[in-house]
Amino acid sequence: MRVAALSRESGISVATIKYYIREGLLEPGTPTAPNQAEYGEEHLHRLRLVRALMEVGGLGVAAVRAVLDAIADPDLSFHDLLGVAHRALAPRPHPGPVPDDVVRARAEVDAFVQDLGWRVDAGHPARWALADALAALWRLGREYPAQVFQPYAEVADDLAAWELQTVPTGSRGEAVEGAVVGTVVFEAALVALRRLAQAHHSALRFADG
Amino acid sequence: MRVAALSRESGISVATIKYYIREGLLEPGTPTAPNQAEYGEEHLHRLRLVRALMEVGGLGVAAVRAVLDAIADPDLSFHDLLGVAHRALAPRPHPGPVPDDVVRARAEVDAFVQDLGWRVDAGHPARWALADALAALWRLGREYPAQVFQPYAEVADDLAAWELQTVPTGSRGEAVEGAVVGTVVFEAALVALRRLAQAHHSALRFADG
DNA sequence: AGGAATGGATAGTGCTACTATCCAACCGGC
DNA sequence: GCCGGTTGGATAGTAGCACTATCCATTCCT
Repeated sequence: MRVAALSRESGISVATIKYYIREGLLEPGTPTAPNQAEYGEEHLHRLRLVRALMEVGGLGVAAVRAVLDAIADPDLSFHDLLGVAHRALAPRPHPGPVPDDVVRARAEVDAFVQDLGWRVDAGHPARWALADALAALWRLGREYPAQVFQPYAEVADDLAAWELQTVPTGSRGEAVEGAVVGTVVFEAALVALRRLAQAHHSALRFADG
Repeated sequence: MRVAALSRESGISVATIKYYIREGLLEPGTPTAPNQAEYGEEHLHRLRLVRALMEVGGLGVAAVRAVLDAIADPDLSFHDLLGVAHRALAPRPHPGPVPDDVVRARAEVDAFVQDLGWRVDAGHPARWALADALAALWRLGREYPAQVFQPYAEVADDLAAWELQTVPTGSRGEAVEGAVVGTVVFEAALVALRRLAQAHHSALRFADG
């Protein structure tokens, strides 16, 4: 398979494929001549993985590269890999000092996570994301404690327990890709389902009829 | 309060405040002279709402404007407003025809939603988001039926039922803003909590110790 | 033989969220 | 009432990102 075929199969333009190769998201094909190279199924699969991470997961090129590098690194444990995926999904923090209320929110979130009995790295980006959400609520005049998140924490706990049971199957490569894909695309699915469920319950309560 | 004070209180540069006014995200201050205007608490609050939608919810300027317009529109029902928020949160679809597998995924998702007994608009953007997630799984060689989402649908249903019970309190303006804020920031919180719970359960299973 | 395709390099595009500059009116301390 | 700093309003410029277009010397394929 050469670029034209790869492009046709994947639905991605040749120019973009070249760009991904330049950016290190896709291996160059195996060269057969100074200006010819051959691509295989693995290139097609990789391309689909890249697009899934970008389109479904909303990752940027740099974040995709970080995830792919982590998948390729045989020294990383499953747990480490999940951390990389979580870091890639988190928006990059703004520069400058952390505002005061966010500092307080982080402390509250840390205490909340500890109360839940969860064992999570101190610097995990999702802690900060949760603190940002809490601080946003405060700024809008909703003076909630971190315990507002309790119901969400419970379902998240159930979900994650179930997910972690079912993930690791097959070879390392497969399991590791499965973990990333699971994290990213089932997150998108969960969010979509919450919105659908909200629409449903809102229709039950408020729509005419 | 004049711009400098508004800027200080909100932490947003004067230039950006002007930009938001130009873009219709913020009302101009009440003019006291040809080139002087006065801002109040409501401007500060609005600014914080805008930032929350952008930073926590990841909305762009156009999406924020759509949400704010919907909040301001007294003719929109609570249900309609939720729809606007959901549409604002959805990424805008790429141009061009819908790929074949996505068409099939949408059909599967529609059937799945119907089986759940959920009453949701046929064109709800979250249906498409869920179909995109399903199609992404297929493309990566995971030939799941839409029923893989069942566990997620159940927790989403529980969560949404509880959320819709607790949302509408206070005046229309408050309730309506609360609905939007709830949708957007608790979504971010849910996602963060799922990641934390995953990290926790992954640590339990795979980390040393 | 010769038109199309290729890899590799480099430059340009479109979009978004700002950011900078300018200007003529103002404000407020002296 | 003077003058440095601020304001609203207009216009133009910037940075980052994900591509996209062009060029060129080979190579493919019929």
